[in-house]
Amino acid sequence: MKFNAPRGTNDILPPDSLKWQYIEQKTHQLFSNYNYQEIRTPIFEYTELFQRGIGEVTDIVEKEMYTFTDKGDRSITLRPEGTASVMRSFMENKIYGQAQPTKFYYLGPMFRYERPQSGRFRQFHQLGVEALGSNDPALDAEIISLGLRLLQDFGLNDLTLHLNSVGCSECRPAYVEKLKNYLLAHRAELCENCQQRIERNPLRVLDCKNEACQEVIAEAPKITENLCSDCADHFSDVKKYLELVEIDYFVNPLLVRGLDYYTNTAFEIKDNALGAQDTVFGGGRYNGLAEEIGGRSLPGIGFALGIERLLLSLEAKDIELPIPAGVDLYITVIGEKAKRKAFKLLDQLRNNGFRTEIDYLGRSVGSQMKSADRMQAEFTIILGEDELNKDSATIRNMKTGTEIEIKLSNLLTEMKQLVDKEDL
RNA sequence: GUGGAUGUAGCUCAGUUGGCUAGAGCGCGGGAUUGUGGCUCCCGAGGCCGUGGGUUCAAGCCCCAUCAUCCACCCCA
Repeated sequence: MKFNAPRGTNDILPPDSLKWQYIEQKTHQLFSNYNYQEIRTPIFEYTELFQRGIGEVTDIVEKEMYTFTDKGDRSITLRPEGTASVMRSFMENKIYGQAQPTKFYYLGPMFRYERPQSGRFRQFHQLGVEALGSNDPALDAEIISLGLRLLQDFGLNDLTLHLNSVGCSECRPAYVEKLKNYLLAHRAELCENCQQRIERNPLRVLDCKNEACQEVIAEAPKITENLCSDCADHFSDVKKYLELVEIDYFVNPLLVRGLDYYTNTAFEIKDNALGAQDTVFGGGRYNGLAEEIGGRSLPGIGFALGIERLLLSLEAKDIELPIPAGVDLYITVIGEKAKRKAFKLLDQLRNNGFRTEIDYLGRSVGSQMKSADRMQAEFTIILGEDELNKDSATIRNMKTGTEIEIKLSNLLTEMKQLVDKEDL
């Protein structure tokens, strides 16, 4: 084998591609109900957008970006996430001039240079939503509910929603300081990694998996108890709205999101059947992002859902998506003369909405029937010398094995009656 | 970037202490059924044993390197 797909990339082949189509189609449908509209931004942007938008000290920017210089000597980066681009587009196209809030969704590939493992790839796919221009806690609840509803539509309903508030520029710095002091006091008890994190990013210590660290963390000051009154009110309103629509949540004060721009609400949906990469989707509010990349202040909230992880989650629970299998009709041909007739018939049947297939390898009748069987054809239309002489075709019901002979002139109308087609 | 495991037919995998033309099941093609799928039986096609070097009379097997895949760490979708 001469070539491989680049590391961390995957070909999406049938029948998997049908699952993807199903997911995409459901997404368009549901998001439309919530009145979110699709936005399609470029797959690459100027590197600086992500540096500013995601944050210089995040792992994504520090070591995971696919960055290159183009022929015009510009630094370009394949998008590692969707939010920064959406915000850029919102500002660039002056969408703030329209009635707010603006509710966008997107769907497509993202790129991060990482070692692949279960549920993690270099090219992966996210679908996400962004609601810009409102700080209403009801909108936070809508976003969360939308994500959960989508998962429910795919048959996933026993996942855990982790919810937290990470405060704002008013209250978070004071909390971080408080946390840092606490951690410094317990420095010796922490793992090596966390000792370094105290200075660099103390919030990170909170989700360390090390047992010793967990013990220290259990007694650490909690962000939820250190919110300013605005943030505390916002958080409690989000919870009330979630309760109104009967969404169960688990307040997890240790939930900190990896990207710098988050404020207030933070959430993740985890599936513990997935192994290490168990976050199916995550998101939160990012009231600080707009100023970071473009100027005017603008509240926003959104989530991103990993499609590969969604598929893993479905697989872990043995959920089969209702993807159409096989064909309606298979035309079995005997002889060259019949083949010509059959080819014309094939065209007519397809034009009339029947999924129809024919043999292109000149195989025996037995093999053609076998193919029909493999393709789960409902009926096989058999055309041979006998039928041609009578201007008719033999129709075989592949489930029952019964056969009838009908005139070619009546074939289309007869087949319409025979085939149970919902979309015809 | 670090660590561990694994690379043999399209797929899942056997292959003994190194020893003849490298095997099975499934799948694929043909036939038994001169024009009929599923069950059964027979036959067949299909392998640079991941790649490159080394040891040896002899390497799928041992050694080194390399690439890839999987899993985990870091972090995240």
